Amino acid sequence: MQEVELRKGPWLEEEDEKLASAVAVLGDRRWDALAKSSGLRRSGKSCRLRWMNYLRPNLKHGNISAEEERVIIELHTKWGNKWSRIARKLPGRTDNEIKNYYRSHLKKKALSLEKECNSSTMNTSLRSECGTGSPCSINDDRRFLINDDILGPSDDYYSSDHAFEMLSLTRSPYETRLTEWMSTWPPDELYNQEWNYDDCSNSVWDFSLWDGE
DNA sequence: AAAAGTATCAACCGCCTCGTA
DNA sequence: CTACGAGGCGGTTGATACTTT
Repeated sequence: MQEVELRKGPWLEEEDEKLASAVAVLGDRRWDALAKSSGLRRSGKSCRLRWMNYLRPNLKHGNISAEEERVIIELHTKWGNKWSRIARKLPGRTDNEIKNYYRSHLKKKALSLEKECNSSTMNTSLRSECGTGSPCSINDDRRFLINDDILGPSDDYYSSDHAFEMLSLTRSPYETRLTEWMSTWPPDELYNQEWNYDDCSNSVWDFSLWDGE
């Protein structure tokens, strides 16, 4: 049997359509079988990635909001580079998107915060809020992440307004709604609830929040 | 206006885990 | 129990867009 050479690189619109049709019929499992039977000259892995990161329903394309950014920061502080785990807490966002966003936006922000934290001109009270009063020690990906003294106890979303201010973030109307909505949750529920797009109708996530702007 | 530098993000790679035969 | 394949995950790459010089 001659192997069909698999395509790589950016997906064409036509391929997206084929993939979406195949998933509609076969479901989003058994990617290798789906890739073959759909006629796509793509690997199952490639199909899965395209579907998960771009085509599947309820994905929220576009800018990460300040509130989402805040959640990313907090969860990264708590869990490190567990992007898929973090993504499950952000409706409509993918692990890849969060990973990219963190690397391109937040890491930089963190480094500048560290620099500020370690600078000799930094006022004493701010430094004391950073931690023990001594310069930040940042050794790995988790380093930047601002310890719990800034962000508040890691299990408590609602005590993080201070960190939000320190990072110079602002809230959009959506973010305000989301914050208000999240504030109605008991803290445990926030961390225990995971977004599952298969189960949107039963999910605690309220997708109507996204549509208000 | 053009070249160089930087940022962004889609997609790939390779490893790991888990289910199944 | 073991081997194997599929899926999931995090790290990395490379093309393109954007910004700076």
